[in-house]
Amino acid sequence: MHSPTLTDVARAAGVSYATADRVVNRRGSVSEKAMRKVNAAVTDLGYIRNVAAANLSQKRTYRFVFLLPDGPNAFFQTIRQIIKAQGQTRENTTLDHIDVPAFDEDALRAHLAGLRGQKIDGVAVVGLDANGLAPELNGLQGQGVPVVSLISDLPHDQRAAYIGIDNIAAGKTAARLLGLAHGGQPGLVQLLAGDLTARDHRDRLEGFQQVIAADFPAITLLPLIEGRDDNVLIQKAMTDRLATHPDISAIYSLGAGNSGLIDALIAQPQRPLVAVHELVAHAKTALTDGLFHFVIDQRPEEEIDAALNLMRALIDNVPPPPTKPILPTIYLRDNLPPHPEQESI
Amino acid sequence: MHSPTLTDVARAAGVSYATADRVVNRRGSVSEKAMRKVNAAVTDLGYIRNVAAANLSQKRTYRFVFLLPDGPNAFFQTIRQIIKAQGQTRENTTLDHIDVPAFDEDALRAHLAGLRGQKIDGVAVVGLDANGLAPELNGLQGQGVPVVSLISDLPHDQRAAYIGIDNIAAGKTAARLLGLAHGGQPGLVQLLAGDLTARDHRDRLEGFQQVIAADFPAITLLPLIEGRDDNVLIQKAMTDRLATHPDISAIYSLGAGNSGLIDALIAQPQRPLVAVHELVAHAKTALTDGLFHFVIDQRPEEEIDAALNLMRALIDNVPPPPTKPILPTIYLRDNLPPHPEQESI
DNA sequence: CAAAAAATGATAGACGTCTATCATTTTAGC
DNA sequence: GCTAAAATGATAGACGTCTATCATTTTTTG
Repeated sequence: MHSPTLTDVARAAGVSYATADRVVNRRGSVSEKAMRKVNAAVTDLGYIRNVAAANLSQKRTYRFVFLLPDGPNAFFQTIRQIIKAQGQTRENTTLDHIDVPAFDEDALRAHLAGLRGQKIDGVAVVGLDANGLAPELNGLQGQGVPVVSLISDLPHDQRAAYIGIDNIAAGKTAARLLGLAHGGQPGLVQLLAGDLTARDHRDRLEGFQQVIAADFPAITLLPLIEGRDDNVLIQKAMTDRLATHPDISAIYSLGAGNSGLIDALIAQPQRPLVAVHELVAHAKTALTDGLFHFVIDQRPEEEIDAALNLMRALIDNVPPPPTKPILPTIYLRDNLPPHPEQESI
Repeated sequence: MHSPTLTDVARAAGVSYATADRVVNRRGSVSEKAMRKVNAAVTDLGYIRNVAAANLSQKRTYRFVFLLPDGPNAFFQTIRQIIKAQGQTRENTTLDHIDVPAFDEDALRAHLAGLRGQKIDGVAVVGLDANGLAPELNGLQGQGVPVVSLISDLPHDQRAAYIGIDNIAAGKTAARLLGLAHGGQPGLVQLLAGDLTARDHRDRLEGFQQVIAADFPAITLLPLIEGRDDNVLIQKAMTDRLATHPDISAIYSLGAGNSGLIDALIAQPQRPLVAVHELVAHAKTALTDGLFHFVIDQRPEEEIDAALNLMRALIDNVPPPPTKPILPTIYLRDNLPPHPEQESI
């Protein structure tokens, strides 16, 4: 009735504890035959390593490193806070984060190289859609350090897993929300991106355009504004655009820098429908105030949590937890999370 | 640098390990003075019990019991599956569930009474808005067995916590989604409830009405249909209503029994906007097929997970995990979770 | 077949906690 | 101050795993 221990496995395989241990922990000096017997016993009895006991014996601590884009981006500030909080909560776990110049492949490569040889158990990196990182990524993983991509993916074969939302689905979701909110009437929609070299932005754009084209033919899209996630740039561009097109019925901002968008909107008499990404402080306020109507969020807490659980499973060599997919979540002013202060009782 | 052990605490307090143990585990036979010294050392060093080690030494297993409404309700079938899956995943944990006649206070009381004296570490119960359960609930908690309410709340003072969504917020969310989707045009909206004696249904109704009244005055609400979550009843009532009011622009079904709603809709030429609750199989299909437009879900996986984490924290006498609030989540056809089969890589 | 190499066995100690037992010291009661 | 009761100390063994060491057996090699 109790789960089998390694001693049970050894007994069932007809070998000593030491040999069983050598097999499951790959310490070498075992014959093929012993290996087979032990492995058979393992699957037979359904042995699973008691990680708690193992960590206890080793005083095991985990160290995970996050590589995040630097800069004032509110979303990544949130990410940093979450990482800090998780680091204090999780047992035997230290979490570090390194700020890397945003969208800079060379800088990222240098930082990855700097991690080589360090005592690290896992790396989570906000990916870039570039191939020049392969040597460093594969080098780390060759040393047994799992690398997962977070929020924005790396090439598939260069990371153990991607933790983040499906950005095509996110774009489609935004399109359908705004489309439905036109109530079948025609409309003029302005799209606002950060940088189309970023994979997530491209994906969102693509999803949005697909759904509008397929299901909302009465809606016209104005030429895209690329705002580089820069508040000042965005405010200026949007103010101009709203002046030349006072009949804009909706805006979809698929990147960051939405403070600039708020500033542009607040100065205008029109109140188009607005959908943006990431429920950071100013987005929450704008939602409450009626400036924004939809916020699509990727639940960063869950992403960090999933990334950590996954990296632990990978180095513990344990079946990874059943992955609840990370889905874009829609916030209206009515289903906002309460302030963290007011704990639910 | 390493977290202090009970031995450290004992040394700091100037007492033996045995005494420190007697204090932290409340075994009695300790003087006031010793108690103070030990407790001071505990807070001083920031001692936190190593639960893993403790469980290891005791071969501790946890047994949690869920009391769920019986019947064919697809949502609770899902809940049952999740509980089963979690029971297989979690270490040292057995999860049982007991089916209790739905909305039956006496039956629930009897089952709660039956749990007294059993070797149980925690109870999660789908609450009823009734006061007659107080003796049993308090009895269990008096024995040190935490009771949490799940999905539908119990009176506040009779449970340790409520794990579930804010149903008023859920109703408001539905209202705003449907309201916005009218694009400022007038509309005729049909509400469909299960049983207004159920707290969650009442709350959703209230939230919905509030938002419509406040922000969408052009929308008229038809008289509520109470369908008792019964597919046949619902199909009939809705078919009738659609016949007499072919100009219904939207439907909000705030309870269960949506297969009946689907059957009614499918036979009609009109395609009103439809918002329902809980992303069960048939709702997912209807969303994909365009019969439903919005599904508001409470993420049952997270609820079960949160309930289990909380109950563990309560009996381990450990600070409970930071509660991410459980929020109503909106699904469109575009942000549906992938099938569980196709694991994310 | 002897010597070297490889494989295996046996076992002790550590990790932090819990349980239990027994000896010793301190306090309270009279 | 003596006895009984209460409080404290000391310590061993268990939980399951890891690490390490050393002895012994088996296999390989020439």
